[in-house]
Amino acid sequence: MDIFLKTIGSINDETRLKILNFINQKGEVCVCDIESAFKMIQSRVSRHLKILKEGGFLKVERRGRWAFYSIRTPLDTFRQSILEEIACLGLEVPTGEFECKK
Amino acid sequence: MDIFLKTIGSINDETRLKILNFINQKGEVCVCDIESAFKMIQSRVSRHLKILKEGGFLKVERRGRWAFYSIRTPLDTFRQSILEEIACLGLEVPTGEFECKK
DNA sequence: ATAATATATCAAGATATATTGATATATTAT
DNA sequence: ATAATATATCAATATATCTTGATATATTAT
Repeated sequence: MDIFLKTIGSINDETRLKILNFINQKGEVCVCDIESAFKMIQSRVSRHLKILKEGGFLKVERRGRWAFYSIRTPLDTFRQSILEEIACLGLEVPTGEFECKK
Repeated sequence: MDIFLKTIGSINDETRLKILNFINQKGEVCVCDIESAFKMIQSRVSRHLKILKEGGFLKVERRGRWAFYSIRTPLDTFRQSILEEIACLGLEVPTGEFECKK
């Protein structure tokens, strides 16, 4: 039950829905991409990514200075169905070049 | 997005998970069944049922003095997958006779 | 009509969660 | 080693949610 509530709690937030959907659409993004895409301060982005990771949706891979976040694979069918549902919500997916130097 | 968050928010609570699973297993229960099964005061039960109903999981049918709650049918695949996931959590499902007079 | 039972809603306080700015750590380039 | 960049964590405040007791409404039995 605790794991279930952690999973559900991680997506019970508008900001995290946008971030999760962004990563799901883009494939792989670093924290600074999200910072500039959504114009959020770093500590806020970092905090939400941590919660989504603990919710079982994300994996992180560090390369050089950057931490690249992407959808965890393999993903169980329950979380997959959640991602699909989120993908249908019509959330904004910022595009274009971002400001970070990678 | 608002509907999605309402759905998610409705199951982001331990008490509601237990109640929802109870209804899912029992088929149809009245408010007083839940009161006695979980030893909760009526206002608390009523409030949680309202939230679960607004989350799209429940329907209610009034017959005489009682309001009978059951899983909404037909239920979309997303909410179905959530119910299945909850059913696998091993939550307590109180059994036996309850105190109300129906 | 009155009493008893079932359910819903409101308001207040308690608890949990989100946001922010400041600070800490870690890696890379020079 | 130093500077620059990326990320994580902490503490304080703001905001949202849960619980409870009191009250309101609705139905049934007498």
